[in-house]
Amino acid sequence: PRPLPFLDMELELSLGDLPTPVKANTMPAPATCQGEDHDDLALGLRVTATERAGQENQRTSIETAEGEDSDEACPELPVRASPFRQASAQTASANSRGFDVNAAVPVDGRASTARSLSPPSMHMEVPVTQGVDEEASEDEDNGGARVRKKLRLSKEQSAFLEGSFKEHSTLTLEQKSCLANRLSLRPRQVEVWFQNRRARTKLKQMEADCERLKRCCDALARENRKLQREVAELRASRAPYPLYNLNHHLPGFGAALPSCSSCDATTRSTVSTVSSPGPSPMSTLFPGRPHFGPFTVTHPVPPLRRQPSATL
DNA sequence: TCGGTCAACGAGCCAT
DNA sequence: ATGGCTCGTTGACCGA
Repeated sequence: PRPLPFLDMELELSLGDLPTPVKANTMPAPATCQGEDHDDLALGLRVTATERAGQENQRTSIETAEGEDSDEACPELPVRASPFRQASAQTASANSRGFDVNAAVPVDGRASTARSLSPPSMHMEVPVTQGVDEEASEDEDNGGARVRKKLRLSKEQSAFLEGSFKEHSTLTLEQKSCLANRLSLRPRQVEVWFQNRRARTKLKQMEADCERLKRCCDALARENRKLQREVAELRASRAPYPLYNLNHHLPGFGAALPSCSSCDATTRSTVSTVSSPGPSPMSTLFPGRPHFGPFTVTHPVPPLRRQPSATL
């Protein structure tokens, strides 16, 4: 698997010490992912004061239903000592449907996070334990009634996922776990994000294709109108060699096609056929009909004239 | 209030 | 059987 583009992201990742008095990660963030050495990279996901407002009402939920996002899921990643670490199962009370999907759960169990210690003008810590979820137990508690709470990923989380998506639009289990650990999301949330992201990409591509086809169609329509005009002009000018409906002159076909009042038996007889060396597209398309291959006009066709009595 | 966005979900399909 | 995917949809949230 390819390495995740962690270091390429222009995120507010803290390298070493954070400028704020309180750091989300009191330990360095997961040092490695898939063998990469990011020892002093601390994933300090932060939001500004304005962003904080939206995050403020994000309350915690707990992840227990999915055991996959334990730290063991990404063995290369050291256990994180983050205030946003997911709460234990006994504190679980919320999940993505019915309870707060978004809230962070500090390790110490308090509802608010360390961000409150920072001045408003400074970057605030993001409660990144948004993924914590406990679907099964809560469903039982709710009697099955599910009230979904909207999760909004932070800009940093989204940017991180975007960067990863650019590297690979699908995830391996390992990558999923690593991302989930990095962003303090549930692997399921990472998975869903990638699914939705692929859908958005596809939709955009379809829109682009549709637009291109529309332009192509418009161009063809213009070309068609132009050719129609040319045909009309040629007919009007009574050119010495007018355009004929050659369908009439195809043996085996003419009889089945609408008659052309412009042609009569004489003009039709001016068209002869040459033998075809093998099966042609025509005979393939119309196997039941006789087909004589390419035809040629053996002598000049008389000028177009009306013959009301001409029928096939 | 309404429409857009997007996380989340369920159904169905497919590969292993 | 299982897991991951796509597709269509739902519902919370947000800005006009």
